[in-house]
Amino acid sequence: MNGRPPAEQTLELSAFVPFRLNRLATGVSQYLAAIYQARFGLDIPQWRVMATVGEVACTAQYIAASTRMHKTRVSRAIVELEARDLIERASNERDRRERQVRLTKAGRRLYTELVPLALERERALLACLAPQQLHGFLEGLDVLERFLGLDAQP
Amino acid sequence: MNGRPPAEQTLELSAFVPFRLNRLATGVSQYLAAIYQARFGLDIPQWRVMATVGEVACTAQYIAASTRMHKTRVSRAIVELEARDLIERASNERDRRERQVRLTKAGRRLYTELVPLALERERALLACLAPQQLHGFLEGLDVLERFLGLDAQP
DNA sequence: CCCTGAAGGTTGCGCGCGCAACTATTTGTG
DNA sequence: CACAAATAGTTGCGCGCGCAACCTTCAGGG
Repeated sequence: MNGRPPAEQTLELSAFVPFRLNRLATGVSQYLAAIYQARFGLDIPQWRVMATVGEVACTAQYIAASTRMHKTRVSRAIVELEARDLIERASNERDRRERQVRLTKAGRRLYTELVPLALERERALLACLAPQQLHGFLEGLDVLERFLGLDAQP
Repeated sequence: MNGRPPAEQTLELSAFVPFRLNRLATGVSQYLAAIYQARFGLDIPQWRVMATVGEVACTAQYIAASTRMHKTRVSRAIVELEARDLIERASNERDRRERQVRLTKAGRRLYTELVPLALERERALLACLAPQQLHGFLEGLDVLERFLGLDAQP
């Protein structure tokens, strides 16, 4: 034993992976915002609902599980999109609690215009990675998602 | 040319990297929350301020730039931490607009207790990746951060 | 020197979010 | 069949966030 105080561990935030992931996610969101926000007047919840419903008509419940958004956030996004006539809801006579959400004609038009832009924007972002780097990054992403149970399908 | 309608591109959200990053960042935050939130009563802004000030005494401006948080978010976190006697502020006589923020004795104790737990939690998370996978993932993270200009130092 | 503009920080305000509570409907069970 | 529990979805509420405006102090020209 000696008189020195115990060496104190320090945490450099800019090297702390959880912080870096938060910062990256925010940065990427801003990188994309110009497309769905400025150009189409959608916020993130609305855009996620559009993207989900564009694949297949489904219930609000399914959207919430699939996007991992809180059901109230989904509910409000749906109300707003319906007011803009981008989506519509059909009652299910078999279970009158739920309603099928699907794109309207105008919603389909917006979706068809928006999706290629979003995919192109994603491509432009990932183009900063060499093919080998991209592969490694996505592999890590896969494993982390599985570890945290984020990949579980609804 | 033929009579078929143009094949419509669809966007599966669960394969869209920007969405996956947001979801992962949220998941990791929750994974860490138990430590700084439940156990030490800190929210994310407070925890980031503590982590920054624990490395070196600095101004609110520096904290904001370093953590990429809005200055009002930093300001409010500082007020709360000061009320809990975890940090203190010393006026700078050379420039009386700014104040140096540093840990109090109690703040230093909390920091010394918290940091090893946070680092251990990070280690536990990243342990789901094989060494080669971890390396690849971090390399991709580096490149993306540089591409988006998130690495710029204040 | 003043006076204009900039910089460090704080505060008023509106908005979006999640929690909890609620309605309406369906399912399960004795 | 009735009643309890579960499920789909909506809404009231409080809180945290960012924007813009503000206060204070400093720097730099005329």
